[in-house]
Amino acid sequence: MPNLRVAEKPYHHGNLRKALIEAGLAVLEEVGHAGLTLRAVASRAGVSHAAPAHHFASAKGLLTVMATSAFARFEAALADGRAKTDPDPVSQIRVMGRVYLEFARAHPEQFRLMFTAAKLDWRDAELLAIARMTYRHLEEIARPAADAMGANSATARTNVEYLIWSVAHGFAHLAIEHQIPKPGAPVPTDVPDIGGLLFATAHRGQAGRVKRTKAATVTAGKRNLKPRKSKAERR
Amino acid sequence: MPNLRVAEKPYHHGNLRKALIEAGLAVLEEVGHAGLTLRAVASRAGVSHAAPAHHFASAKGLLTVMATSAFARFEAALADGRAKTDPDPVSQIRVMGRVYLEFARAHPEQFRLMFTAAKLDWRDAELLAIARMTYRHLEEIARPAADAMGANSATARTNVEYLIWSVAHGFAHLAIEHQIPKPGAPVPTDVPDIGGLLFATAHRGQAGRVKRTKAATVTAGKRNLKPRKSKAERR
DNA sequence: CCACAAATCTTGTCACTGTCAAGATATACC
DNA sequence: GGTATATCTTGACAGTGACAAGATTTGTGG
Repeated sequence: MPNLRVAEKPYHHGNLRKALIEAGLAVLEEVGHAGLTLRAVASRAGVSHAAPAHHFASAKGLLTVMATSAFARFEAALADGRAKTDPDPVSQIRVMGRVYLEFARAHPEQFRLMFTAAKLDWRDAELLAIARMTYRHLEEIARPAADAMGANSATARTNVEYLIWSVAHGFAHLAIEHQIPKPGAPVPTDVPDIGGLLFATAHRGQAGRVKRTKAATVTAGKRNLKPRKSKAERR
Repeated sequence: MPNLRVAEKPYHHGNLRKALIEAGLAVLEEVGHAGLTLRAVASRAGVSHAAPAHHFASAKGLLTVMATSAFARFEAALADGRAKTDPDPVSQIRVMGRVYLEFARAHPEQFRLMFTAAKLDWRDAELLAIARMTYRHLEEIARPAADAMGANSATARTNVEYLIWSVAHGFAHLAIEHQIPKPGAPVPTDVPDIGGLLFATAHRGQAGRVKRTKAATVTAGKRNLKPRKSKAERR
């Protein structure tokens, strides 16, 4: 007799994969990284402890999809914030800092997951795609500053991107790891205004002396993949 | 018969606490965070799996001391680098960036441990002391830049400290988590030159418009402590 | 319409983890 | 020199991710 009523725990969940991702994010938000176990996620989704193995090759597989989901929300917040902000270059840099800090403070566990390479499979196409999409915002935001400073080459522009990114990321990371504020200081509400600083320098007609880098090649990663047996074949 | 020969595994280790710290750092360097278990550390130190409990209340206790040790080496590297560098403000800011990035790349696991609040007991006096000592370098390094920009108040000076710290920390963190370099770009050798940028702006006679913050109060922590029973009483 | 293959989920098990309890051994102090 | 105390070991426990094998449902070809 096939199950027609959904409320009576059918043997097959329906869309367990999606449910596990949502359960994982919920567990992460509620009990934090330490309590995020495959068994807790399975339990929350109402399935047995081994069920996740049929949808994710390993814990890393689930974490990778969760991080992809987190990146998607971050990118959406960034796009939304930019759209609602004056297109002025300095304002755009500021809003990126604000969105970065707000996201990190609102979802510190997701933020840590997004930037913990060892827990994720960075060969994953979807994760790479959303990360690339997010970086494109940075490229757009940094471009006017780079131009104003006379940063013509791709390398010089990349350096401006790294600078703006480092300020926002470093400040947000130090904030959620309780390094900022320093003892006795008030809790800051905004990321340092690197945009104002860049354009203050640029208006002086100063050439692009933001940074100096030196060659070397890019590296690649290597991680596990594929679920169990000949069964489901995603991550 | 008391043991006089050291080589024959005496029942009492002699200085197990120190040995466990060194073993812990060695395991961390060799097999990484995932392989850093109390049992692996105990095994490496040549003692049973429960021996560490007599010197550290929990795994967090050992990690806290390991992080303290890591901070001490970082502070030493920073002090050494500064001493060997031109006292010029811009040079001092640059050397801090270089030391920061070099330490993070040479000891990424220790770097992550130092900045993972949830794994450490930040009420620990020794950890707080060495962190404070390290921060003092930042205060000294940032002071000339703050002065040059007309940052008179304590808050304004702190903002300059945060800016310089954020650039170094953010860049180093993004680098060890494989976010920098972006795909296809060369591996950078230096942190963005925020010092040059700060003084380029300052020379223009620009007032301190580095950042804007807004009040709020500081928060505190709460963690476990004390080893087992009435035995050893450290961490 | 129905057998059979594939997909989905469960139960059971394994080695490993941190922590605790209790006992064994060496040291120190009176 | 004997006894309290510090130090370390053995043993056990619940909880973990992963694997194996079986149960249930779905889907598809004949």
